[in-house]
Amino acid sequence: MAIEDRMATIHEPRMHAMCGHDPEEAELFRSVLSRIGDKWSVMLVGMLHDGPLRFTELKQMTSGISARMLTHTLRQLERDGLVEREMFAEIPPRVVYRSTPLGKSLAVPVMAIAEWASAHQSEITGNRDRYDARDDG
Amino acid sequence: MAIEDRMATIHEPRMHAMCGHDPEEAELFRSVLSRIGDKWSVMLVGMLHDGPLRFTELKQMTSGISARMLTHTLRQLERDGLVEREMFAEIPPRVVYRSTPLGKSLAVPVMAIAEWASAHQSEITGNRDRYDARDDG
DNA sequence: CAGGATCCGTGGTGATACTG
DNA sequence: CAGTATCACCACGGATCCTG
Repeated sequence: MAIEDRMATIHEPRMHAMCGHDPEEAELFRSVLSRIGDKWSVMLVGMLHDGPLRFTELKQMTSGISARMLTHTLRQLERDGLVEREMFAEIPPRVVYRSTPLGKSLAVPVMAIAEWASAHQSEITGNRDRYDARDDG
Repeated sequence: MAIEDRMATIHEPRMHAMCGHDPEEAELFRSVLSRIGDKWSVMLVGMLHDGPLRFTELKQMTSGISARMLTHTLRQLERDGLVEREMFAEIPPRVVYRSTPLGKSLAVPVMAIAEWASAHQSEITGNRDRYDARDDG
């Protein structure tokens, strides 16, 4: 049995989610995909995976992010329950963010994507270069 | 050993990709994430998983998509080598799209995300409702 | 039939300045 | 320190009309 056929058989029930057959589940699925597809969420969840970090630490580690987007992205992650925010009533203020069990569990399938990307890196870049070099279309 | 610790240990090398330590790999990773995070790509790859389909068939199955976005998304998928396009010189024209082995292989980790979303559906929606109902912040 | 061209609204993202 | 407020930009996505 070919690998593609096994994949289709094993995961057939889940394929419907990808195709949007169940409207509710499809909407949740899409909301999750768009979250991990945004510019900073995965990077932040990854950074918080090993332990809590302060706002400024996250900002320094995440090269290129603005304070505005860091705040905004952390709020979204907090809303989904992927990240917890703890604020200390001190002067100067101190806020630490930590990954929740849900956030850590998300890291598993996300890293499956990372491994897929790594495994097919040259194939993908090759495809893109070939496509961009085409003169037809 | 706790599940979180095992996850961190097993996948630790890949965590760096999520955090963007290797610039090249991080860029590829981000491009893959943003592709599967866009509105239609995953749905189209899912639909083509079981066999080739024509442009109009895809448009009818993908409720709500515009011809413009269908064309555009298929071009992107074709560029990455996730989808193949075959045009027949007939009148009226006929174009079929089919998933490539690369596209079918991507379905595996993507469905891991789908299963994660399904498994944590109530937890996520609960978190969101609770967050939205908060009066602080 | 399978698109291309064009216009346009919205939302994501960054830059800058300001604040408790 | 950890944000908020404001402005500006542009890519994403939809609507409409046109074509080989």
